[in-house]
Amino acid sequence: MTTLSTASTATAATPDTMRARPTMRDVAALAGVSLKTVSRVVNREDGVSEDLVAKVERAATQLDYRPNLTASNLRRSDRKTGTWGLLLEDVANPFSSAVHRGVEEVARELGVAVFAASMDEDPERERELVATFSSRRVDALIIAPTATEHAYLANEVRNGIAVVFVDRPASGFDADCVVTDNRVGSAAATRHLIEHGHKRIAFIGDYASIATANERYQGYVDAMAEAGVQLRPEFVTRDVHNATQAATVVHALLSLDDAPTAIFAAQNLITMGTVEALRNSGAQHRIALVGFDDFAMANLLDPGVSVVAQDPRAIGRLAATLVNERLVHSNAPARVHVVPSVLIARGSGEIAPSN
Amino acid sequence: MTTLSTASTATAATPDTMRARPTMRDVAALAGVSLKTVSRVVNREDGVSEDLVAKVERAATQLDYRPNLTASNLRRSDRKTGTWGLLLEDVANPFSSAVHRGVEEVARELGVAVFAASMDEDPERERELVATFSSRRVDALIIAPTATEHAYLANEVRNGIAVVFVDRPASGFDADCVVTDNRVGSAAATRHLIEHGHKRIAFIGDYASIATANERYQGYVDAMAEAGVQLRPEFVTRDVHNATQAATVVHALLSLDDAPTAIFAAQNLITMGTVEALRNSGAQHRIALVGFDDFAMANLLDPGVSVVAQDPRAIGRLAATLVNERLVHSNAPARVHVVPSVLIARGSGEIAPSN
DNA sequence: CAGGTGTGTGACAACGTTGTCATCTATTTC
DNA sequence: GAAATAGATGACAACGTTGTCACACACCTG
Repeated sequence: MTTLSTASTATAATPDTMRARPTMRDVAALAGVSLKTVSRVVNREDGVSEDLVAKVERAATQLDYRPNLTASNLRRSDRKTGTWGLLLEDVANPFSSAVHRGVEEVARELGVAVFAASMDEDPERERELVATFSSRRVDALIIAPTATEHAYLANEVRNGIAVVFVDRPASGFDADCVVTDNRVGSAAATRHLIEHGHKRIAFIGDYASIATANERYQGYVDAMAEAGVQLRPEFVTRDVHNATQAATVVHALLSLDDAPTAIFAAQNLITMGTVEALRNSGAQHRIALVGFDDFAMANLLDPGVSVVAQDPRAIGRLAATLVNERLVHSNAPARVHVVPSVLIARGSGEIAPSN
Repeated sequence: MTTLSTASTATAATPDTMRARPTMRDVAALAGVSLKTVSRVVNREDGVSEDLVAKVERAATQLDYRPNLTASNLRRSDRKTGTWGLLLEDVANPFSSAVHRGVEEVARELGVAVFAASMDEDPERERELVATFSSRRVDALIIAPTATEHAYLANEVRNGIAVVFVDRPASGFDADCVVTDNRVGSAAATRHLIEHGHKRIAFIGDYASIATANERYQGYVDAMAEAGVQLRPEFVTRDVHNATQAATVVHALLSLDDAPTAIFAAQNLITMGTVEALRNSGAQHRIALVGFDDFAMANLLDPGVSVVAQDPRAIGRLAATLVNERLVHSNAPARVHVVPSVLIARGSGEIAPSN
């Protein structure tokens, strides 16, 4: 179903155009020096005379020689492969791929190659990937953990692999961890609405069983208390997990006698459902809205949607930096590192209360 | 600026809790068998008695033994590492990461691990990455090529690496290639507008120097000719590269005496600019619009934006499948493979002409 | 001029694994 | 009952590289 094909011109590499890959031995033979001298030139060790360096380099380029890093690593004493494994929920998900990008930026500077893979929330898949990567002798693993037990990683750490978690801390296993400041970010979002004159502010959040969702609720509570605004239970809805549910909640809120003038949507799908419901009610320019988590096109909607944005790229960069430090001196105690979120005002969060 | 840290409880792996990684020799010693027997058990070769298999497996798990794939590969005769390199424009870009996902799905089934990296349109970076991956002895490279010469890859192919291109064909080098059917997709988009009664259909496209942009223009021309609708030069704008430019073009089109009743926006940034301009003119429910390339939230806009969507995940899957075939029998001639696009109707493309 | 110092180069073993071949034991065959 | 066959196990070399050490030679120093 996916392939309609047009034949093209020339031919690809056939077996006969392929030769055995050149080794250091071949380069040495061509240059008329010993194996070890080639090794020295390739590794840029000094103490090799200029003309031999030149001869070796000429021979190497003539043969398209590429050092075999796997063989090199086998013999090397530091036993570092310059390879990391990155385990994400899904490489195609915007949050994950931004983390990936951040990790890559640091890895690139360090000359490290990164294996990336998706776990799709499947703990068994996670363990398989850890095993594969361990067999391939990655120096480090950066994991966005599934909601499961991670004690099994102790074996890998004993084997010398550095581990850092991103997005959520892992249970049953102590390691560095990089997370967004959910509580502070949510408080900032709520405070933003309060500063624009709102007192009747609704909260719509994800499952209370999710640690990060809980923290976001706490942030809302913090800001309301700080401003001396009393919480109204009828304005708080939790355990909302998708856009449709969120839309239903919003319609219910709007039909209250004393309806809220602002909404804090504590997760991006909830924000989208809220946007939809507000538009359907024609209330999008009357009810203020701040969402947690940025999403594409939020600025093209009408009004633009104000959000508290996480910085997944910074999370990736920090995780990569930590993992590298861990590899250099592995004895520091594990820490939780918090990456700040940013409030982006685009219009919806700056609407004044309507009564 | 990114780190506020809270100390956490226990300590991570200290050097003293680390031991040397167990090898087959260690497992053999513990199980009281020879090295080779362990190798046989690990590789699931048959001809080992049941009790020895059991003993070896017990010893292996007791030591947390992980086979060293790099050493194994060094010795193995087939000389395949089960590793691919994926070179994308940017791992965090939605198109790229969807390709990545597709590649991964196939790789997973084959037990292949994938190195992914971003080139950021930098040809030098591309060459560096190819060199690194070649040194790490990847079996194959899947490349979304930058606009540059790729003859240098011949060396790698001679060294036995399989190469497949995605998204665009590469110049100066002949290899399998997987692309979207830009011309057919654009014709379908244009035909869709014609079928809804439009004759005055504007085309807004990217730089004519981009091969894919050209194909999209050809598709528009095809469909117009097929319907016997004459092209009107004042309705065709090319070399538009961002949303702002597109918006300007749309405003100009709308102010024509005999303005178009429909627009085909041949690239996603152009589509977004068009959406913005139509809304600013209050014309979003009067002028029909079909875009090329899907984008997030297109369904949440008002009206929903009809698009011709590429299928980057299918592109990735097909590329991975081809690369695997290439590894199995490398002598087939190179081909260009075309992945069909899909028209998604969401409202904007189904508006009838207004006069 | 003997002895020391330094500098460039190479021989060889080893990294952890698998391919090859030899050995040993048990079983079958005439 | 001797010989052939099959099956299980292990000894050893080799994959491509680097660490260690030894050697050869030029240059000092007293």
